[in-house]
This record gives sequence, C-alpha cells and structure tokens, in this order.
Amino acid sequence: MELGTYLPYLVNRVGQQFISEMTPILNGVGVDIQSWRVLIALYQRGGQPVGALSDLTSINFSTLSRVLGRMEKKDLIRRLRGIEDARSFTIDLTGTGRAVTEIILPQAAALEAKATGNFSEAELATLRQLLGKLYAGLSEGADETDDRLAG
Amino acid sequence: MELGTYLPYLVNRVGQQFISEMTPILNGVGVDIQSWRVLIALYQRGGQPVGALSDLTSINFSTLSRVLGRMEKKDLIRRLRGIEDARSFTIDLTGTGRAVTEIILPQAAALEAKATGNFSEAELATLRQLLGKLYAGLSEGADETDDRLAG
DNA sequence: CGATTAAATTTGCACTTGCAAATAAAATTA
DNA sequence: TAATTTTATTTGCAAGTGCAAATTTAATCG
Repeated sequence: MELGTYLPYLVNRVGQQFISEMTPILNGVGVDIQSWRVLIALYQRGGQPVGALSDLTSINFSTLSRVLGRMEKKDLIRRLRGIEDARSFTIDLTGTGRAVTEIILPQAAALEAKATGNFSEAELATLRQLLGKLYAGLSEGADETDDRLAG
Repeated sequence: MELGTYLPYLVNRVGQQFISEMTPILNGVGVDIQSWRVLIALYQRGGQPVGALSDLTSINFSTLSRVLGRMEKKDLIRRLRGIEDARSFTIDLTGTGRAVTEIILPQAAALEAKATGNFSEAELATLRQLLGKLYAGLSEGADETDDRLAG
C-alpha cells in the first residue's frame, strides 16, 4: 500500500486543505467551520431538527448541540420548540444567519472555483459522482442507529 | 449552489465517514486517528522530521508535537536528535510501532475495499487522479504569503 | 391514571486542538 | 566570539470535542 494511493489519505488531505483555506474567510465574519456547515445545510434545506442536522453535517450530536448554542448566542440560528413533539426543536436560520451565509457563499464558491480551475465540466461531474458513490459504499451497513430522516 | 454538489461538503463527508469507520478499529489497538496518520506516513516513507511529517499528515505543528508525545509514551515512535542539525528530530517507528501498523493495515485495506466495492479499476484510478488534481489546485499558492497581489 | 419505556437533546468530564509565545539550537553578522 | 536573526519544535492557554450519563417530553402499558 502506498500513501499516495490510499483513499482515506487522499480524501482527508483535500478536506483538510479546504478547511484551512475556508478558515480565514470564516474568521472574517466570526464564524467557525462547524457553524458554516450548519449555515449551508440550513440555507439550502430549510429548518431541521438537531438529529437531521447532525446527519446532514456529519457533526456529532453533542458537539452539534454546543455549536448551535454558539450560533444562537450570535443570533445566527433560532431553536423553535416542536409543536407536535416538544422533545425536538426545529433549527432555523435567523435573518442574520441568512445574511452572513450570503456573505460567505460567494467566497466559498470562489475557493471551489480556484480548486477546480483546471477541471473540465465532465471531470467535475465525474468527481462528484464518484465521491457520492464512495460515500454510499462506506455508509452501507455502517451503524445507522442514529439515522433520522435517512434518504 | 446545492449541498449535494458542493465539493467541500462531498469531500469532508466521505472523510468523516472514513474516520468514523476507522475509529473502532483503531480503538481496538489503543491508537487514535492522528496517530494512525503518523504511523502510515512513517511506515511508508521512513523516518521524518516533525515538520515534514506535519506536511505529510496535514496535522498542525503543535498538535503533531503532542501526538508524537502520546505515541512516544506508547512506544510507537522514537525521537532521534538530529546529528547534523540538533534543532530537528528524526521521528522513527519503533518495533512496536511497526507491529501495530501491520495489525491495522489489513483492516484499513478491507475498509477501503468495502468502500470501493462497486468501483471498477478505472473509476478508482480516476478518483485518485482527480483527488490529486484537486489537492494541487487547492494548495497552489496556499503556503506563500498572500501579500502579492495578482497582476 | 401512575409507572415504565422510548426519543430528542443537553450537560459533566476528561482529553484534544490551534494559536501565539516560549524555548533550543544553528546560522549569520559585527 | 558575542550578539542577532533564523529555524525546528514545544508549551501555556482558552476553547472545542466525543462519550456516557442526565434531562426533558412523549408514548405505551397495566
């Protein structure tokens, strides 16, 4: 086995690099990476209970709970007690949250564009498709006891 | 922009999943993920100074210093003071480190195999190539000071 | 209805992390 | 050679993390 062909290595190296390059952008508006993950997820998918958000963002339950605490303090999100089921909350973006997301989004898009500057459209599509397939293969049969709203 | 096509999302989701699935394997032999990254890097590339190891593993300098501390305590690695340059150390696997690595390796390979079970050889090669290309695009100019304006 | 079990989320705790400052050893300069 | 700058690594500190236990509210059973 060679490091340069070891998939977890190749994947996490890119992931880490994305994080490193996003960090200064996010610091500029006082947001951390975890919060940013929550922001995009909510921005694109709308209000979610914490559990679903945990699946969506791959952030651990208890960690996410505290991330949401931070975000609430900064008025980025709001926790709405469920009406039908008062055990769950619906997490929603506030106006501030939406505004901050819209400040970050173009910069995130620019970073992605820079990273894929020498990709053809076809390559980009292939990469996305293969990453999806890889995720599917990995998740398959994994401990999915925590899965809410799966699929 | 859609979550399902956002590259940092797709990449980090897979990376996180790899970590989640590796964790129980590693716990079995009392090793954490960061240590595992160091183990494979050293196993495949041989003794390295901390700085090079930091690049290789994408682990932050000071974090790595402490990871190495843990690993040293468990007799997985050894720090050898440089002879020519006594500021740097050469980090080397001990016999134990090598042995532990060889216990983990087949399980890591099995996980990778599971994840790529429905990949053709060509797809696998493409994925690796594109991840490499993506990393290159991202790293480009990342290490240099940003005070050079374009143009 | 009261007791028990289940589900969603939060908290206690011990440990890890990254930044910036500190240390240690070389290289360079005067 | 002593003083200064540079390079490699480690540490102080404040904050973040994951596990497991606690909390809060619902659903179910006798």
